[in-house]
Amino acid sequence: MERGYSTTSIDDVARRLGSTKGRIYHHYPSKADLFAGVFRTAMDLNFRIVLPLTRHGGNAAERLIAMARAHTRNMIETRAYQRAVWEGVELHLRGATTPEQRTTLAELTRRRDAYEHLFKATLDEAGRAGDLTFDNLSIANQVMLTALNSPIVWYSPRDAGSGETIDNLVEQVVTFAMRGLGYQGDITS
Amino acid sequence: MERGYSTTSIDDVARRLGSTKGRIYHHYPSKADLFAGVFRTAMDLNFRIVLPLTRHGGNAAERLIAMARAHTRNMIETRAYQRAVWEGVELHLRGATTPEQRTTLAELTRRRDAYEHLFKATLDEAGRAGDLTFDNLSIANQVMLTALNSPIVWYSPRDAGSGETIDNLVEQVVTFAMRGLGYQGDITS
DNA sequence: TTGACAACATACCCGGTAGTATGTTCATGT
DNA sequence: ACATGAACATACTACCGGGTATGTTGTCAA
Repeated sequence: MERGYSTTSIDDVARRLGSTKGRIYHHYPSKADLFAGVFRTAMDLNFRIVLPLTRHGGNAAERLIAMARAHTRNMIETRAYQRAVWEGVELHLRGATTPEQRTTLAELTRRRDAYEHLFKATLDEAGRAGDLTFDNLSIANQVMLTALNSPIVWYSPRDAGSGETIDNLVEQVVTFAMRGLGYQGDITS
Repeated sequence: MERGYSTTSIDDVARRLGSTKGRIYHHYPSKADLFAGVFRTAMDLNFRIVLPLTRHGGNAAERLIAMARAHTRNMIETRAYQRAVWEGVELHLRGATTPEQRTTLAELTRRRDAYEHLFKATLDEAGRAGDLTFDNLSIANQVMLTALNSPIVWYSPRDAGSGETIDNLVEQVVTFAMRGLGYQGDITS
């Protein structure tokens, strides 16, 4: 989270743990595998929180709002993991050293794609129901997710001190995204 | 753009140029300075395109639309530079090696902040005029810019083949952002 | 003609880092 | 009591990559 994948050495991680390199390599065969563990944990968190919400009945748009809210809150609260994911996806798709690591990363990327598809499907349903207005589904999904993810980049815990609660932040981001998709209804929870 | 700052070696850059390391170090004192050159070029492009639009008279909201459109198009067309900026800002704020390089990076970061302020000021003006509806100015600006920047991440030239022109993409992104800010008027150029 | 300098190319150095090989300790089963 | 293996710590290796030192070539002014 703090220094990025490639600029953080295993010794750095060990030092932070008050531990040693030997210990880390006892549990993880390589640096890339350690990263994969972080990635996997992040995706597990995401699925665990959002997947149940896709099963709820009723209005697709309202389901999407609930998903967006949960997702955004999750991005803030598990920000350390999510930043690692973001950087890692781009960095590793090219720079992955061994072919074996490539396949691991490919699997994780598929997992992230599946996660994004949860939103895409709901978005599509809400669009067909006439509750949203957008042109291209894929593009709308990308822009929406980027907006919802944005706290990963700019959120800082010190913001909490300036009168803004996390609830407040989440509502602002979700409101922006839903209005951006042409939603006309009420958004406040 | 392709492999990120820290994973790309000077030899890689030289190879791509059909050149050698010696040539690069003849023109740039360090890798960080080479990066700073890319950053500076990107920011120059941004200012050159958006700054004139801030001087136009009339409605602040319409000015913001013009700025957003120009900005988004610029992000797509100069994507190679902008990706480097994005990664570099985060990576260097922490990992900058020498204090000298830190000051260089600090100056460039201030330049980016000044660029973002162009949007923030116009956003504020449009909000006070009652044409936009948002809660916190800083947050609204961040989310809006993240959305406008999003093509940096997901745009790929092959998308152009699938019937989507760049004009089309820009309009979708700008429409999303302006509606997200509560703009009710017409957006189409 | 020559001296100087820009504009490189080549060869080299050296610090940092992923990964490994080899101890060492402790718990547990027999 | 003893063997065994997990769970580490320590010491070491190999390599990569930023940076430097040193050649080489062409140009241009005096």
